[in-house]
Amino acid sequence: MNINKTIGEILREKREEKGLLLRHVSAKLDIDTAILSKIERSERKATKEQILKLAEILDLNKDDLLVQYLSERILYEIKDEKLGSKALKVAEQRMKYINKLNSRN
Amino acid sequence: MNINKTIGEILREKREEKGLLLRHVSAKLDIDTAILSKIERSERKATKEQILKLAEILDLNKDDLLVQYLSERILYEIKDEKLGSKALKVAEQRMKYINKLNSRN
DNA sequence: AATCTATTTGACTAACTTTGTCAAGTTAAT
DNA sequence: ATTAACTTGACAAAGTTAGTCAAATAGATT
Repeated sequence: MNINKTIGEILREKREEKGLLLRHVSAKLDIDTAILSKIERSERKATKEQILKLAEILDLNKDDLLVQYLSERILYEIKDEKLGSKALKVAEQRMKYINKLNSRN
Repeated sequence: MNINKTIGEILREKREEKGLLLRHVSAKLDIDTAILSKIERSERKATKEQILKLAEILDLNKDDLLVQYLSERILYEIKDEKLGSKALKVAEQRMKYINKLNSRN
């Protein structure tokens, strides 16, 4: 999986590869086709539950898709921030620190 | 600034160092003391605007405090995710990719 | 060119989350 | 035991996100 593709691009490509219509997939997700269309064009965010279902429906690796989804949410959080990439690095360092603490107890 | 402190810890320490009361600072922020108390104990998140005001009130470096704040929001986004640190790394890679694209145009 | 099917768009509503107030409860110093 | 500072929890208001629906567009097919 190419991590530089948006989750929408990944979903649309795989859906088309499988010859499925928006209507087929959105029915399984139990949402209107409009939303799925928007998710595929990155106009809306999916929920975590939808991502997990989509991995099943489209035979995509759940963990990979989830990582892609989470990374996109992270990027969304800092998209308009000039200090975004600094914040990302600090978040990683803090994450390590927290994990170290937790592994001690 | 120690990046492994929570934003709440940083704010409380500096406020106490300056001998200010919750009531003094919360008045300047135009919120109830209850909220500031919760922010300092990490029971609530501050807004970006509050963080910027707090930097002024407490003489903290705005960019440093903002990075700390943003990193905490990022961590919040993945706090319950076992794939969180993988997602963080992928977010950084994607960030680089996006910046590369943008610098070309 | 008319029709049919898939997708997109935009206005609107519903559900949820976040941000806040307020009043009562603790804590600790005097 | 009072007083001042802070904390707690129930609740309301504001804002955001997730959804529906109907109409519009795009592209094949007859």
